[in-house]
Amino acid sequence: MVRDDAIILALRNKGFRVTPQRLDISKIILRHKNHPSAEDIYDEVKRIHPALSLSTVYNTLNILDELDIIQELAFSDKPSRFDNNTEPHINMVCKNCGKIYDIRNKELKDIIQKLANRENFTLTGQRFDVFGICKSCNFSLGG
Amino acid sequence: MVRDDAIILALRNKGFRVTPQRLDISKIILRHKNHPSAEDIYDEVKRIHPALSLSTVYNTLNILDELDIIQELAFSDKPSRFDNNTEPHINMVCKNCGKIYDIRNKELKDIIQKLANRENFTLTGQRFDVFGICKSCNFSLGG
DNA sequence: TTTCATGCAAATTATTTGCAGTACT
DNA sequence: AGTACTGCAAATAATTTGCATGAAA
Repeated sequence: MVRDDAIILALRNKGFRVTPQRLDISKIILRHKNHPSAEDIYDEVKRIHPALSLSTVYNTLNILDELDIIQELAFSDKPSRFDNNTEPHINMVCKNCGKIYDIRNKELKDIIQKLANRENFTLTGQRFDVFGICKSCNFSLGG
Repeated sequence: MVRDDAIILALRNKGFRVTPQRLDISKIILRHKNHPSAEDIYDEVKRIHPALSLSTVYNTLNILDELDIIQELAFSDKPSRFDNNTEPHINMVCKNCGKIYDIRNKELKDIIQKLANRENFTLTGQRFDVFGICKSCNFSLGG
């Protein structure tokens, strides 16, 4: 679990002010398990800050993305989702219910590192998506 | 190299008419090596069809995407790029020059297949991006 | 001849920006 | 006090849509 201190320090460290809105947005995205959209975050933080605007959410998510604290996942057919896992991992994306969940995979990190070395490619990040139908949708759709 | 026949058949097969614009857009994306944007395609096909409209390009690219002949790669910070490689592979995305190139990797396919089986996840597609600085940018930036 | 595709312009969606007021340090 | 942040509304960028005309089956 990410501590509030860590969030505050990370923001301060880069010269960003730690406002209540920013802190709550950060806390919610960093502790979220479901790869929410900006609107999802907005709806949740609005319960704490009723005057919150969507642009503040986007602003904060962009800052966290710049600081490599989260990663924005853009899709061709739906709004971006935000992932608080910046380690190399696999996003399992259900085309039916829209759920996204993470899978850790240790082989992956090695494959990527070797590849980068071989290609003289300086790694800065990665994104691995697997699309399909998740277990629970398979169950309810299949019978 | 994709044959024109194959493109024509794929479109006809799903009830899409094969117009000259559609055929030329398809030929160009399918033979492209550089993961072009919609605008890139537009500029190229416009040399053949000066009256071509951008919406026809988008329309055609969307059809090809639906037919799983190409894949749209959406990004958070730039327009979508279109990939004519629908096999599991890795996109090397240079953050400096914007170039995207493919890497085939046989291990990857196995990892994904095992993962899907284990998770009761029905695979329909995948996308693997590696971000960083490519060899030639490293060269010109580095010294 | 009927249906579908094209091209234009307008619409839409997601996201960003400008500005005036407010809050943080 | 001074600068940066917020929230609103308007702007933007990419992509999609509606409709009249023209082309494919």
